[in-house]
This record gives sequence, C-alpha cells and structure tokens, in this order.
Amino acid sequence: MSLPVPYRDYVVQKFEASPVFRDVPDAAMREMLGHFRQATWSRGTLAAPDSLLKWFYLIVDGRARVDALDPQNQRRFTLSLLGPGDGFDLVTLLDGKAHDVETLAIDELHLVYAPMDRMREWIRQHPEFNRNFLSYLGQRMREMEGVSTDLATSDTATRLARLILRHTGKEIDADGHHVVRLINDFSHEALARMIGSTRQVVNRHLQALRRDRILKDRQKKLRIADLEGLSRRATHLLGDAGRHKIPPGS
Amino acid sequence: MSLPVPYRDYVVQKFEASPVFRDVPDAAMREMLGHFRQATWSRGTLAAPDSLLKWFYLIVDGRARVDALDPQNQRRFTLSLLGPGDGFDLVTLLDGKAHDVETLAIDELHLVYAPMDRMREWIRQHPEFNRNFLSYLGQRMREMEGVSTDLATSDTATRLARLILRHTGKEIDADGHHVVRLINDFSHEALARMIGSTRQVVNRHLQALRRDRILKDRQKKLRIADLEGLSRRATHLLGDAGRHKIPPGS
DNA sequence: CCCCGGGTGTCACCCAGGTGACAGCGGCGC
DNA sequence: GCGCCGCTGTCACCTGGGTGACACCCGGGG
Repeated sequence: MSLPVPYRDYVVQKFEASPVFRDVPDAAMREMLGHFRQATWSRGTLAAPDSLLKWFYLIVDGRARVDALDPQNQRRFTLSLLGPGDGFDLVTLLDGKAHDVETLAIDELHLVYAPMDRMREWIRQHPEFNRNFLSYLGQRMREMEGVSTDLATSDTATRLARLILRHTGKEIDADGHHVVRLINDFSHEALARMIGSTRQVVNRHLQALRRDRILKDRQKKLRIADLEGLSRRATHLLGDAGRHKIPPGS
Repeated sequence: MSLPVPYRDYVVQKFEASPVFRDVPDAAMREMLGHFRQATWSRGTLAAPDSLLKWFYLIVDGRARVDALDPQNQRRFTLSLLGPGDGFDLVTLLDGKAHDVETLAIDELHLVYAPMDRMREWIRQHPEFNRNFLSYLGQRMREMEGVSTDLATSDTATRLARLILRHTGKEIDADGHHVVRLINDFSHEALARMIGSTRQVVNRHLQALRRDRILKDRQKKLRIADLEGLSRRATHLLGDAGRHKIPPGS
C-alpha cells in the first residue's frame, strides 16, 4: 500500500529542494513518505471534489492548474500553478471545508497522497515540518497578495510582462535567450486567465513584445531576447516617457 | 509588564468569538494573554516596519487597514481590513521576513502584543490553538482568492456591491434598514482602494445605487434599503436581463 | 488524402471606467 | 466670524481593453 522504497528515494530527491520540505531532514521526510500512496493522472484530469476533501496530494512530476470560476459570469481565473513539490488542496487542508475551485492536470501528473487528517497531524507533530509549512504558507500569501495588487493597480501589458518575468530563469540557452519555465507552452487563452484578461488582448501584447525584440519571434515557446527590456515593461517605468514632451523652447 | 487581570478578562471576552480563538479554551487563552503587553495607537498611526518584525499584534478594539503600494505607479490597494480579534502581521509571523505593506490605524487602536517567536511557539505547542490558527489562515486565503477572482472577472459596479454586501449584517435598525459594519464611515477614496478603482467611479456607482433605492439616500453612513436588490447587483444576474430581448414573434 | 478542432493573428467597434477639473459643503481651528 | 481642508458630487473627455468575427495554420485521425 505504501510507496516502494526506490520510488520513495526518487521522491525524496525531488522534494528536497522544494519549499515545503526544504529544511526537513531526509530521514523525517522518508518516514512521512512511507505513509503515502502513489497515483498518476493523465493530462486533462479534473480532481474530484470529494477526493480533495479526503486526501492531500503532493506533485512529484507534472503541472496542475487551480482555477476559480465566477458562478455568474462564467469567466475563469487561474489562482495558481502547481509544480513538483507543491501540494493541493491547501485551503481544505487548513480549514477542512470544501474548496470551490477546479484543479486540473496540465501534464500527466505523478502524485503521492495521504489522508488529510494524517497530514494535519504531521504538521502538528513534526516541528521542522511545521516551520517549513508555515513559511510556505507565508510565501503563498505573498504571491496571492501580489496577484491582487497587480490586478488592482497595473494594466494588462504590465501584468503580462510580470507574468512572463516571474517564470523566467536565469539560465541562458544556446542562442543566448532566456527560457521561460512552467508557462512556456501555454495557449494565449491560458495566459489570459492568469492575468485576468482575454486571449485577443494577450495576443496583442505578445505581438508588441515581439515587435520590440523583447520576445524571440516566430516560435511557439516563449523565449526572451531582451530581459532588461522585459523587466522595464514589468515595472512600467514607461521607458522613455516624457522624451516626446520636450517643451518647444529647448 | 504583563496584562493586568481585569483587562485580561476584558480581552478574553472580546476574543472568545473571534476566528483565531474560537475553539481555544478560556484557560489556555488567559494563560497566553498573560505574556502579552498592551499598547494604544492613535488613529492614523502607521505601524513601524521593524516593530512588525519583532512583535505580533492582536486588535482588541478599533480597526486597521493593510495597504499594498505599487512601487512604480504609486497606486494603493487595500489588502485587508482588520478588526477586533484579528492580528498582524500575519505574513511575517509565518515566514519571518519583512512584509512590504502599510498597516495603519483607522480608529484609535487598542492592541495587545507579544514577541513573534513566542507566538510561533504557541502555535507549535498548543494543539487547539494550532488548529484554530490554521483554519483562520484557510479563511484568510479564501478571502484573498475571492478578492483576486473578483478583480479578474467582475466589473467595478459588481465589486462595489459585493464589498458592501460582505459588510452588511443581518440586523435591522429602527427604520428597517440594514446597517453596514466596519466600512460604513469610509470615504469614497477608501472604498475605491478596496475594489481597485477610483473615488469618482465609486461615487458614480453609489449614486446609481441610491437612485435605484438600494442604498438609503442623503446620508453619509451607508445604510441598505433593499438588501435583495443589492445582492442581485452583487451577483450581477443583470436583473431582468433578457426581458427587453423578447423575440418579436411572441 | 481531407477534415476537423484547437490555437493564432488581426480586424473594427464600442463602452466601462480612469482622469482632470471645478464647484459646493461641512467641520474645525483661529 | 472667516479661512482652510478634506470630502462629495458631477461634469466632459479619452482610451485601454473586452468583444465578435473571420481567415489562417497546423497536427492528428479516419
């Protein structure tokens, strides 16, 4: 029923650097994992609401997306993107109540899962894990605050730039372009849902970014040619704003 | 140095029903409070960033507002409104890092406070408190998700209606109007910051609500005349949408 | 091979709502 | 009393971006 030892080793190695387990000693983690089971969901799978009440899932491989859907006005908004080391459903874990969101597998998803209650006990009993977990919660709250603030104060172009920037690694590929992680194969529709906009508008801004040589042209995957330029857009200092306003007498 | 016993009793009674302490036995709470100190901030006081790193504050009486400010583009956004029973800074408590927000006293603020570290220990050591605290975090996350989703999917009129609705009690005053709590004396500017808009636009929508007899006219404090109507706006079923679209042949 | 479905690229249109401006209003201190 | 200041109420103006529509492109399945 529990995880086979070799797989457990693989998972430990996967989670070691993840925010939830960063400072948890390997031994404790290995012991915890002993109580998990394993599952695989094919891409597109939608989490069943009642299984989210009973089990807490940790992602070993693959990505998941958590969408909120406005009941009226059937627009969607992507609350968060989960990758290896992330778990769901966090909110249910905290308060035990059903969480009205859609969690779905973007890729084939390799998961380990354990009963909610047991998870809660671990949090209570393992001090190192507790500390880590709380600090993970803190980070998540910061992220969410950032998203709200962005939505409330910045325009779509800026939000898009920030979205891309947030997922850009420092690594450079063979052609000297920065690679975008996690969201590089997203459709415009999916990007739009992450910044609270629509596919047409996202397309508009993406074209502008390509035109200005900030994004690499002519390819599906996002690649960044001018990181400096991108972060200027993200902070929308408006580039050279004011220059075209030189008073006539100078 | 610690709280005088009569005041402690007062605080216990104040916190008893609050989300953070709901299920914490009075005895445990009283013992905790023994380690707190007391402070009063006059209205308008801004929390000093470094004191927020060292101490965790609980509100006994009064309200506080937590604002995020977009570094460029100096617009503000009110992340949350805190009342009796709420504590700050939650995020710093969780991850120990400075939290770049402005916390300020809306009213004269009566607080009790304790060192962050001790607070963290209580969370770790008192199981009932831990459970409560985590579930409080869950609620807070739900609220934040709601705010983001609103911002991303609804128009300002709807967001304003929801804001008011969220703060409307079931109680009815002498004239049969529902009273709005916590935000009833806010300026349009302050309301605007809570829904990511501007004072002019908020005013626009407030006038519309008055015109439609949803809000009580001619007075500063918000009072609701037609709760039903308000929640219709909040869910923007668009009222009788469709009625004016009856196909010609019927 | 063609068809189909999902994604992309681009329009033209239009409106919610941001913006600046200005006039009134009430409370407070002098 | 008067002046000040912060707030309210209302304009007129302009624009970012939502919307529907349509053409096109590509990959996979029958």
